Amino acid sequence: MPYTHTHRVLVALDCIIFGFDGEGLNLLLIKRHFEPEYGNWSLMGGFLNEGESLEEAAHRIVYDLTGLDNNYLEQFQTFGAINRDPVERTISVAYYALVNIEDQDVNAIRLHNASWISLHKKPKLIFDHDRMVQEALKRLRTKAALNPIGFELLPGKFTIPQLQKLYEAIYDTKLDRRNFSRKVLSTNLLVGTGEKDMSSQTKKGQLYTLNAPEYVRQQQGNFGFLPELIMADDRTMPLSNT
Amino acid sequence: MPYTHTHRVLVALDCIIFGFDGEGLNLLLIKRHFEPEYGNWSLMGGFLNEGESLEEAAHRIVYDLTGLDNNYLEQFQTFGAINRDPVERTISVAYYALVNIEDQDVNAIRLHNASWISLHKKPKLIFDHDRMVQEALKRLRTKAALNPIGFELLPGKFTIPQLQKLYEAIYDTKLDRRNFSRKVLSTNLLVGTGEKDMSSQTKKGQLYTLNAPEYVRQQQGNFGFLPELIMADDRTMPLSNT
DNA sequence: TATAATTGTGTTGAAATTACACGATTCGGA
DNA sequence: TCCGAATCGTGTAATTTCAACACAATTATA
Repeated sequence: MPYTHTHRVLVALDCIIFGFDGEGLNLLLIKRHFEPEYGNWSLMGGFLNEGESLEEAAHRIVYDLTGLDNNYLEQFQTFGAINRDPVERTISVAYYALVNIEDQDVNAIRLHNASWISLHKKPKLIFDHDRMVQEALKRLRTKAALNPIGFELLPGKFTIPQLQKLYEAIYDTKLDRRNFSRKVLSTNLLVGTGEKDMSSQTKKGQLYTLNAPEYVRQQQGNFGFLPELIMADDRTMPLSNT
Repeated sequence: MPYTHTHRVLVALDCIIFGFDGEGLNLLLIKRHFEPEYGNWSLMGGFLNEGESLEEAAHRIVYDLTGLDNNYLEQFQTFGAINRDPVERTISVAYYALVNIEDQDVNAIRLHNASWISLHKKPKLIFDHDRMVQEALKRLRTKAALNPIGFELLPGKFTIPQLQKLYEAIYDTKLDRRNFSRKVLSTNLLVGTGEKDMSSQTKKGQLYTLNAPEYVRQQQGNFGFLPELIMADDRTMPLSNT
């Protein structure tokens, strides 16, 4: 026997998908070829189905778009303003995902009319999606300062300068090369492969991989190879609008 | 014209209400005198109504129980496992609230069959409420380490030792009295009133109030008058079960 | 008036952070 | 083939922060 309360609403899921192209943070956005808001930009989203948990639905949505099913995915906020969706009362549970751009399924992305767009050049998005991006970035910044999740955005093998560029992109700041390197190595999270980065134009840096057991261990705990200021909540967002 | 998608579900809100009694953290829990789970302990909750945002609904629920409407309230996670509510598919948006125990409406609490229960003596709760409490505490710990929200649990005037006891309760740890005092005062958040704490049995400490403008400013920013270890995510929870 | 408990402030050594310096590697053009 | 520009890797010293501890002052109680 169901509850007598009658107000049942649609539950949507929207995913902020972050990627890193070696220079800056990118978002995977959709140019909608369906209603409502045909032709406008939005996040990838969908509705919760029967017999599906929120986690499962979010995974499904990211998988549909990227072909990836083993990436970092974290629920961060639920948006429930009354008229956030003008079509019908809908609450949206928002997740952010960190994906390695190299692993994506290019066909799936083309099929959905999606593109990677630099965070700095983000167009205006539909509904409250701009706000969602802003909140996702805030959460990513806090999370990445406390946990070593940045690696989720990089290929399996990477150099320390690449890692530094990533953190500089996340926090929109500059870090000292030498101090960063020392801090990262002191965490024991990296294992040198001996190989060199052949894609580099000048001096080829050493490629590292994650020390997997240590990585799993530190996922739960503390982190912080960033300077103090990084944690501040009120720094400027590198968003073109909102 | 509504969406053609048909799966509409009940949206519940559950509130983890924290209070501080001078010694430890307490939860405001309900001994249910209604179905389902008659006679068992649960969090205060309710359903989302038509024409009501999530924020508004959470405020309503806290207000109904405590008579307070100006307390700290933060959404922290949405729970959506398929069978989390055996009666009917329901997703629950969870909020945690920080209230000053002294300001509560005792009649409202009695009416709802609610009591303050020490976190250390928490009984088994219904559904996934134990997990909600655990996650709320985790979030409170992270949040309180980065932002000066602890004051929300104290009366308008308080002594530094009282504040210290509060932080020791939140993190289930001991802090050095002298270092704590110095750190707190260095934040510029406190203003001495000159008055003494007349409730103390021994030496009467000075009463402080919040430096309101500075408080608002730092709400957004960084904080941290706690030692490093505090930030760790994997410390033991002072919960009797789960 | 002495004692116990607690509050307020100071000091010091250790550790972490920051700001730089320098040599090594690689590519490309003279 | 050699030189310069760019980048990578490691080192060091000054500064700042943190943690541990000492001691004097206040108040209730015996």
